[in-house]
Amino acid sequence: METKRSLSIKEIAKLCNVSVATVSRVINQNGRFSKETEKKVLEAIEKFGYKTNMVAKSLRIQESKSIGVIVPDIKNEFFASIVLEIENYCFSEGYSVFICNTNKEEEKEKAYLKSLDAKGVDGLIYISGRETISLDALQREIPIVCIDRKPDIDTNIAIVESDNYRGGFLATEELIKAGCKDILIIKNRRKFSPARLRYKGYQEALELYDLPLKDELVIDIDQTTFEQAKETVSSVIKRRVKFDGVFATNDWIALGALISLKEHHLKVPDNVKLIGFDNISIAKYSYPAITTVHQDKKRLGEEASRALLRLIRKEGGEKLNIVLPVSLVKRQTT
Amino acid sequence: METKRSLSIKEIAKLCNVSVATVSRVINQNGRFSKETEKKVLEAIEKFGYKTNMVAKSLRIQESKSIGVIVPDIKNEFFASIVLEIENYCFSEGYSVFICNTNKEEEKEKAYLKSLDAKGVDGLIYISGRETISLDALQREIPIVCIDRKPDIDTNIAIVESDNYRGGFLATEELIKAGCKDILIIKNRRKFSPARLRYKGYQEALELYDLPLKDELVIDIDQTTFEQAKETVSSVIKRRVKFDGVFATNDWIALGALISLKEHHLKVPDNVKLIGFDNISIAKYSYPAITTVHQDKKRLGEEASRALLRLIRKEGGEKLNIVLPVSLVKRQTT
DNA sequence: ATACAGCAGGTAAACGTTTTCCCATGAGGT
DNA sequence: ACCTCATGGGAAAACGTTTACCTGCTGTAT
Repeated sequence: METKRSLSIKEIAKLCNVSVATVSRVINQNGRFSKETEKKVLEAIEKFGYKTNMVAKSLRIQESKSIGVIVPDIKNEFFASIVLEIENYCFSEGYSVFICNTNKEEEKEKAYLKSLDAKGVDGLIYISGRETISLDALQREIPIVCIDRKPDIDTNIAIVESDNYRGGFLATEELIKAGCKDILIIKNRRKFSPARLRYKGYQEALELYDLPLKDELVIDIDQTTFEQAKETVSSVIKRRVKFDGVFATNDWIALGALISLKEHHLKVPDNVKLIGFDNISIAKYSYPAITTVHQDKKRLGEEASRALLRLIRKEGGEKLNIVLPVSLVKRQTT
Repeated sequence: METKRSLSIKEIAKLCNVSVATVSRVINQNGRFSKETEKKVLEAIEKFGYKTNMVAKSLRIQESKSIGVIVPDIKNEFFASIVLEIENYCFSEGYSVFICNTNKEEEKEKAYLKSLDAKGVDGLIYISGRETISLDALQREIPIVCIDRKPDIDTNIAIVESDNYRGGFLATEELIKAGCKDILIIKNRRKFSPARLRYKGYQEALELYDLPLKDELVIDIDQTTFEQAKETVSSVIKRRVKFDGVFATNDWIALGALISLKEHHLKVPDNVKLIGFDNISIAKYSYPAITTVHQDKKRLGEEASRALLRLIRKEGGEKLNIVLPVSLVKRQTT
């Protein structure tokens, strides 16, 4: 592999018979220098090659032009879409992003917090993480913005999220309008999950349409995964709980429910109607295609990045809580 | 946000009445120091807090404990799965990973190469990138390992890939055994794409089973996306090309083909049989569920990471070309 | 008593920048 | 002819580590 090593400022300086200070000045185009020294330096750089050593620069200026994004599961298209947009936005602003996949494991998350801190990231985006964020792992005061879930600390951390309450309401209403009376809701057990607000929407929709809220119809699960959802729904069916609609609080849960229903020979949407949340491709291409609540993943990522960079640059004047609209996308399961 | 700033080595040293050298020595547990100084230093660290400043350390030891992974599209579950495993393995070995999503755009890729280089990454994993990798963007000699595609440079870059030839063969054979005579293959136009070997498998399977290779049945597309695939298949159908089987060289293409076939009222698998490649969830949950060739994404990521870390640590003794077995997973489309 | 080995730990350079502070030169004003 | 001042650019400190080299001490062998 043939690569010419790039010279350091010192070496460029020597070649030009100027001091390192001068070279640095023309590189960064600040401070004063004459047109001719500028030309001389620029030519040397052009000819011999120079590339900023960011780690030295970072050490000196105390910022690294990189951020970390902490995410529970990058394999989930919902998170991947958000991360993609974060990466994209940050790239355009000159920042690199460390990807930190936690599976919601507290230990891993803590370890990452420490390591990112040590590596001097300028900020952190925290997507749908644990309810308690172990900030004591941090030693520096780093800007943080959360997506999709506000951690349980009464601090002024910025958060951007979808209108989960409205989403929950819309979903439930859709099922009700499709004729459902007994609507199962499957949601995350955690207290600070976005599912909480979706559940609130569910409650209020029931109330508005004069349907009773039945305890046996609200199902909490620990991991909002396909497998758990499928299993859970199976056990509900086996327990002979009566229901004619399912509100799954994300699309993977919906898919798990769908498969389970199929396996128990319950027809969707004829016997049971089903709605998901997020609107990832799996919902569109499953069979039957799953009706769901659309979240604007692109904007989620974009707004979070924008907010973070403003925080980093101390530009201020930013809303600390951004909530984005959701919309219903009707497909075949309702 | 209440965070105690962590002290630097110098400050710890002052507190202990020892030199920075000594503190550094006990932190890194090398060099010589007495039990009691060790205790003193450790206690101070415990009490007042110290955390390595990695950027200073990196500058000094000339390694950053971070790598970059360059990937065309993180939203594609195939890539996400690989990245997940890379992240996981690297984390366990103390490395962080920069995520670089390129969309295969040459400019972005080059920019990333430069920036990663400047940030001092210790290595690079390059997933299914462009056929020419612009190494001239690099100034340092960085270990690189490629996944899924060997760039068009005759260098000793390590590569880990699936047995694409065999995959192509298996897929084609499956269609043939299911009774197909005219098998459309939809593949990436690029010369160095893994699709090339899959195509070779296709050719040899046809030959083995005495089927003619018809030019109008091999379709090249530029972007191996759902949309392009769908459009392409539609246009093929409209051109009245006769075919009774489709070998899509990845699952998204397969899905695009499937949807297009449905829209043209061609029944799968009755009128046309279909097979994909990769085995991502979309293939499993689409309707009908798509038969596909399984790639071991986890191992792809793991082997690549392992190889890279060995390269970084100059451990050598590693095979430069790792090829992993594939397997057929039969579902409803054949 | 002298020499020497071995150990603990200090000094300072180095990694590659940025930036503060300073100096020298020359131009313009009196 | 002298003072002032702007301008270009150099010297050096600083960011927080690691490490090569050196020093001083204690204990043992001669």
